[in-house]
Amino acid sequence: MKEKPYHHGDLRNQLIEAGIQLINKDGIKSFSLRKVAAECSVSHTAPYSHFKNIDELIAAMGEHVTEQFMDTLRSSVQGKEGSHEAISLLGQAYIDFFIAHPQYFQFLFYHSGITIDLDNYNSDNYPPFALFRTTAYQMFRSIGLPDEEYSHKLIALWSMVHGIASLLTNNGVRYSGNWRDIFAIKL
Amino acid sequence: MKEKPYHHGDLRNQLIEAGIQLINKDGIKSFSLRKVAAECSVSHTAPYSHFKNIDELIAAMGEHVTEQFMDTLRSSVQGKEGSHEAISLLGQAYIDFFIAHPQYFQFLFYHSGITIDLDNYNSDNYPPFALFRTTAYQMFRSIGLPDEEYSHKLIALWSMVHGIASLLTNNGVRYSGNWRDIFAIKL
DNA sequence: CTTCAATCTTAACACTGTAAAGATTTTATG
DNA sequence: CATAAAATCTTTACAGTGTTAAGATTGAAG
Repeated sequence: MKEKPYHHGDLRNQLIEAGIQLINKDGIKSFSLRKVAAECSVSHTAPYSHFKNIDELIAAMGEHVTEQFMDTLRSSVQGKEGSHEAISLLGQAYIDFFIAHPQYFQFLFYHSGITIDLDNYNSDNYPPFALFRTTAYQMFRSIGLPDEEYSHKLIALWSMVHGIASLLTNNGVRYSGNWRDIFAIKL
Repeated sequence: MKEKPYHHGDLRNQLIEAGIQLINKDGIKSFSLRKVAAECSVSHTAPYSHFKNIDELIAAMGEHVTEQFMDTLRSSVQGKEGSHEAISLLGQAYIDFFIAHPQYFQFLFYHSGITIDLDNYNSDNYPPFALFRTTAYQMFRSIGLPDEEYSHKLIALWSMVHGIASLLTNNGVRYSGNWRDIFAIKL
């Protein structure tokens, strides 16, 4: 019902696509509902038939980008699950994704909608972290790390990878070396 | 000349102060030049006598907050320079600062004005990183770390601390443990 | 065919940043 | 001191923003 409207084709999906394209071009700062509507050749209030407000559109765009992100992450460790280098490959893929799409970091984390509870293993709604965690745990087990060190090591690795992505895109950090060497020293 | 105007007292400084207060209250998203002007009981175009545009005001606010940030960081290692725990204290202070001011992370790194070149030791314009680097190097030297490992270890530590601050404030990560335990496992 | 709900447009409102022109006051100049 | 110049602030105006309300158009259901 929401998927196949009548008049314009399927405006909802087209708005999401055009919105993401606009993010990639100019970033979140100059994002505008009216620009997206114009890009779809539609009046500037038409989006309100599909989204309650601009935040809902951005949220839908975010889900779409996150899925794309997850596909990249999954394929980076495909066939190597449980191997020693899996977590290293995953970390590099995490960083590479944001290097390839410089606007996505600011965009994805612009809203604090994401919540990750590190104290509770079953309560995160951020899929990339869930994948990162399971991959890390497999590696910890394979190297015989004591269980009580799992949580500390996981957070250290995760914040380092996420921090590098933040520094490279949100901030203007430049580094010509290989990032994998950086977080590999901790494995 | 810019410091002591005639009419309103010193509007420039008052705009910066009111702006920072507004950031602390509502965050960067709902920040507005006109609100700041109104808070200073002045017409909404008066700021243009002191700042070329809204970005220049925000930049001035950012410098002010960064100075405040630096004071906190410096006092956290005062008298303990060169000690083994200095870098740990500094990292914790770095994180605590953004916990105490949840809006500052998004605010400080909203503009990509900051540039840090990890390949060139003398070309960063982000004072907190300079302090972090010298403190880390002192520690590396004191534990007899080989020189060629300095750069890797520095980046690993720095991105981890910065990443934790990002996760805690920009994103909705919750963790009841002690963060110092996390990045202490790497020293 | 008629009814109804979903979708889209037009019009309007409050808010935003910014530019232009003019008024006011401090500072500099003769 | 008087006058000119510069700095500061106000008023007015304009284009752009998100959002709401009312009405038009169209697809599907009865």
